[in-house]
Amino acid sequence: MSKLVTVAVPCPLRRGFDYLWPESLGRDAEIGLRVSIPFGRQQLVGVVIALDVICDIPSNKLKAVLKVLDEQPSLAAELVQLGRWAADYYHHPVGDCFAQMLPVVLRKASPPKEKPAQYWQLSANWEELPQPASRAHQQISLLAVIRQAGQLSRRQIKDLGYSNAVLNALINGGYLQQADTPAAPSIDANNTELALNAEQQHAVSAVSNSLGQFARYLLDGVTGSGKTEVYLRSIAECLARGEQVLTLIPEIGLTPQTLERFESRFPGQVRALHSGLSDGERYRSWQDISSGRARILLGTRSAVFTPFQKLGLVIVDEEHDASYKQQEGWRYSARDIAVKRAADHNCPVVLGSATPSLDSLHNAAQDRYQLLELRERAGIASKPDIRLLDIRQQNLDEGLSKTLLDAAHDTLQAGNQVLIFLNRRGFSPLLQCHGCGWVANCHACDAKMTAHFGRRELRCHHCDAREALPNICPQCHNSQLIFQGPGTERLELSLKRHFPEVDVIRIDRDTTSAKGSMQSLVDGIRDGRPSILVGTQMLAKGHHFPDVTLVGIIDIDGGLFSADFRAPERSGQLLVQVAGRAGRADKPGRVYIQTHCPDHPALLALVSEGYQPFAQQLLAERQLLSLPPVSFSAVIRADASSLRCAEDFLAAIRSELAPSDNTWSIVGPLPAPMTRKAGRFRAALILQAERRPTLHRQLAIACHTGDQLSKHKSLRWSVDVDPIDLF
DNA sequence: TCAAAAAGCGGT
DNA sequence: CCGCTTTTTGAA
Ligand SMILES: [Zn+2]
Ligand SMILES: [Zn+2]
Repeated sequence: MSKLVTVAVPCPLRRGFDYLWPESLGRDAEIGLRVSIPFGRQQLVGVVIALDVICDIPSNKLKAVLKVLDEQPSLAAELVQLGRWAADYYHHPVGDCFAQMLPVVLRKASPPKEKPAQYWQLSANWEELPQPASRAHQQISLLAVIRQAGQLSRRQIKDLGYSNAVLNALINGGYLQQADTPAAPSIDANNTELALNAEQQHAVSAVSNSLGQFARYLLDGVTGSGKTEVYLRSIAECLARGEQVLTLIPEIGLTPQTLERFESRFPGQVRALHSGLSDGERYRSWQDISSGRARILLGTRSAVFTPFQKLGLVIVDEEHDASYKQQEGWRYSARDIAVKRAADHNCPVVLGSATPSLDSLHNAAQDRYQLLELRERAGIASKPDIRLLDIRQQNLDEGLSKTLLDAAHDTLQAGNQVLIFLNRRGFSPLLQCHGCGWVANCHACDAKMTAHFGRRELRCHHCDAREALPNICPQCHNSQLIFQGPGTERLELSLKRHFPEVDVIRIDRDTTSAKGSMQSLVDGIRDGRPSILVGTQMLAKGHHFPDVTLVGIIDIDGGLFSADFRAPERSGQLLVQVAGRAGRADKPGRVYIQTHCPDHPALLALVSEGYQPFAQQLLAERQLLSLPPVSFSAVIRADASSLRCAEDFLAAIRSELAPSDNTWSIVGPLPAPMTRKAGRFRAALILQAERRPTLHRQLAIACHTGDQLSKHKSLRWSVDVDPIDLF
């Protein structure tokens, strides 16, 4: 009689399915193998997640595995365990989780053909050839990179930001030849090492000394304190033990420069996984890491599921970053899963940030994480001078106060650059008729349309609605339409008027949507000419602008008064990050924050004492109110074509759950603050428990009832464990 | 998620 | 009662 296996089938059902494993497959079943299976009337690819199972389904109803798709299991048993745990923890269908853990090409039955990457190295006679034309900067710089690395694959070269055309030019010019054997990885961590200060040294030795055992570190380092150097040194130590490294980076931070910094330190050993790669390229990186061919993975959220031969160190950079949390479907936190993986592999994990999340600070306070602090800025840089500008009853020029404009003027005169931060793109967030008070609202959302002047459009930032900018009021035909409030586009125009002689460069989603446009804007800024940068949070993340000595923050007040208790934490982090753009070793920076509430205690703490005390104050508040991270929470969201429909569904779930008591609370159904979004009405149930098992048990009941409820036509719902937003 | 089966529905 | 669309159901 053939054996039974449980298969994770890619469908939205919260359970695995049992299949017969016939002798005719010609091999034994193994955990983690991909298999082709009949399911309903279709044929799907699943993953074996349990062997020798006993099930009570009559054997005549069981179907058999059709085909084994792997030679070796695609997912090691350790990862299968992790997937099952995470499906459970986040209350998401197990089959869907396993589909997401695999690279896209492995989700189909296609035979995984492994064609070896082509590596290129300098040709034997490259030195005798004439140099490439001196204006061919890209070619010259690529030559230098390859010379240093020894050999690189097409993929790696592309990752470093060189186009195929540049590589081809070098090949055609005879500078390069194909390398037949992949380079013996050289562990050469000494080439461009920077000197470490005492704090960095301490951090590196703490991490190095715990290699080979599970240990959790929170590396709290202010901007410019040299966190990356700590990572690189720790990585070198880990490689020296013959082990591999998983490094997670927020999507926005995984730039060619970052890759280049790792690649130049560890030539030939780095692979990247990010959204800019094609499915095939991602698969190649995945394979190189899982086979042990490469040792260091630099990746974004989903890279946390990559299999390793011998994982020896996990690093999560900018651990507070929201992009680590998947915001739809399987709402996992890559940061939390990374910690779990480190535990599974018995290796240290380092969470790094200049503005650690309250979760992590709380963990550190509870001695679950060991705190490593980098207080000194590397070099002799002084802390920037941060000042609050009280703009109550001030005359603002398109949102800019006179003090800020004067400071900008002085900064530009001195030959430096100015950064103006406003987390709101477009020209103005509100278009109103002066005659009758009409306001341009979105027809599909409970939101105002944002005016985009350059495109002469009204756009909704919550759905894809857009329409032509009207010339007259559609209600009273008055032509006096007024733009209320500034956006980045308006600031750009206004600053161009004030400073016609300098470049004003705007960086937001509207100016950087084209591929590569971000890079060219950033390069333009880096050449150091006096200029003004205007932008949204895109400016705050990832890129550093060494010549900026004045940062102006236009409107941060919104974050202080949000319905979401996490808003101040996020605003504070953003503010500190933006402020961190100002100044460097030899040029002290200034940060001016325009505000209507200069007496706000949290804002004052942040400005006068810094992020740590600010965060401690927020944490104390959370403690007082028993909010996360002190307690644990989950949100069940529903949206439907009518509010009633969503609310009724949630109410039905609530009626099955335990009533609130002193260890557990349930609130809702509450309509979302912006109830209607993209034509759908949204509501939520908010669950909170003192202990995780309570929350988990209630969620299991909730999911069960949710699945059972004959769901009304258009209703959609989801469960979010450890949410980062209430709605 | 997907596709077959069942249930509605207007038109004769 | 046909032919069409919409809704429900079940999957090992
Ligand atoms: Zn009007
Ligand atoms: Zn809208």
